[in-house]
Amino acid sequence: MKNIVRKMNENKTGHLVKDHKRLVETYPKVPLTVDCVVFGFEENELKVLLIRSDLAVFDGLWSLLGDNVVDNEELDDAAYRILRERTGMDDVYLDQVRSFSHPSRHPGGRVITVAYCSLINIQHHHLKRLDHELHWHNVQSLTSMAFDHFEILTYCHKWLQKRIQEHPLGFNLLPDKFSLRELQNLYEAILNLQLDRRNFRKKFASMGLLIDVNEIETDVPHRPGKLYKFDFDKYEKNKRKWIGVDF
Amino acid sequence: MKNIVRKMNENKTGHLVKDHKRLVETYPKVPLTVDCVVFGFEENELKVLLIRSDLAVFDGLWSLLGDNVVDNEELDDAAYRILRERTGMDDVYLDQVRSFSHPSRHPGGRVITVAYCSLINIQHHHLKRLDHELHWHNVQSLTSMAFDHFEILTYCHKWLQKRIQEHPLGFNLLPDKFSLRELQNLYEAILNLQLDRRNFRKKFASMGLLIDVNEIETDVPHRPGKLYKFDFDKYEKNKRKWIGVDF
DNA sequence: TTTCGAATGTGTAAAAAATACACATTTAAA
DNA sequence: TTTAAATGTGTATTTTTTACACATTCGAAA
Repeated sequence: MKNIVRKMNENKTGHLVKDHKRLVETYPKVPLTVDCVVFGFEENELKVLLIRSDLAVFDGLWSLLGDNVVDNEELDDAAYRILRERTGMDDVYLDQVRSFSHPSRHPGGRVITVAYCSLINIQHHHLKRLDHELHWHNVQSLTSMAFDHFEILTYCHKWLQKRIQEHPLGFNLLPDKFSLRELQNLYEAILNLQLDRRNFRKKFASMGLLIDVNEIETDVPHRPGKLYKFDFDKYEKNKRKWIGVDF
Repeated sequence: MKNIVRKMNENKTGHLVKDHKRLVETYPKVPLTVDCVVFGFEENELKVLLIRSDLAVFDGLWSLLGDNVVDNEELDDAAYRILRERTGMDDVYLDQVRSFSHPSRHPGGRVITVAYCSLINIQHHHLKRLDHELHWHNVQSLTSMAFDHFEILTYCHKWLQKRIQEHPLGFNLLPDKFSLRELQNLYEAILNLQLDRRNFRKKFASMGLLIDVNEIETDVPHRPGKLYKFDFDKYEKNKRKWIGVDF
């Protein structure tokens, strides 16, 4: 089998392979999964949606939402399928982050996984079953997880920290209408640092992507802030202006 | 098979799976490959190392350096193995970029691939066989390739354009000793734009990562420039200062 | 040996972006 | 009516980025 593979690439003979279907049948195959790091934002904390592991070796530990990639399924589709199954929705922000392939990352044998990062608005999402088995966890307070999922989570968190400074992704985590304070709390939670309020507001105001909805917060025990919504349309149209290369 | 997978994740019964080896054996498997986008720099042009496709359907087209991922092999190791086989070296810059999984990306059936980006110093690398079948191509002048490799190359090129503005990766593409003009030519070739000479030099001088080797260019038909080498040690030690998070 | 062509090496001014920082205003609650 | 707490706002400073020109050095050609 390996010889055929080598022949394909080295092409020592100069012959062209005509039966490429046959060739692919000889390829070694590996189990492949997709794991979704689903971030949410609630009570001024960055949360991640986890499911309790049902492997005995990981008794009590939590794991990311994952599943096998099935025949002829694109990785993105597998990730959307997982989200749909777990949260009931798939019209959410989703991006591939990277693959993890350490041979012993799964105790049952070699399983390669592709990590995805998803951002969802917790308020919007009526999770199918949010219970003892499926739960939102504070990202900061997690210390260990099943498989290599803590490593994956840490990686995706750093990835997100970098990403939200280049793209206005944060809005995916907020309700439709939000105050600037909520927006700042979100950024502070993700980046795990304090930001200057005036400079933060100035920055977002200058982007011109906030629509003043002429409403104010209710049920706050102090002066209520104005509410805005994010101009997704304008953002889509002018992406390149703000982000440079769409990447 | 799918039911078992589902059971694992949904854990309806509350039972913990003890035989995780057995469980993984039930996972669907897919053919998985690694493709390396090997960049080089020569004659002031960004080059990519390609091999002639030996599939009849791609007669005449070129493809990236790729191979199957074999049993228990990490993706990084597979990529290094490919580099070693093709270039005779594996102590080079290498980074995973992303996976490509369109079901029809390979005419022989569904094959998922993980793309890697590698940067090598063409002068250093005495390629095993650089001939009609294995060749350096000017990136700008390529328009089509076998499989989805043109898409992968384009993606990796953009990835590199972004990456070299955040990390001093360019040095991996240059000889040990280089002039500032060569360095600038490299950046201009990768970014495909013109840079201001004084600002460019100022920027790199201020990084403090260039060691003046007290030599000058030879064989240039004009005033020769000073030669420098890159301080890899200092860079490794102070990564965080320059890059922030090591990501 | 002189001259010419071509690229090197260098600094400053202007503009833009990021940062630091304080006070009057509004609302709910006491 | 007073108090507590958070909102809303502008300017000065620093840092970073950008634009821009001329004297110098060397090789090549006359």
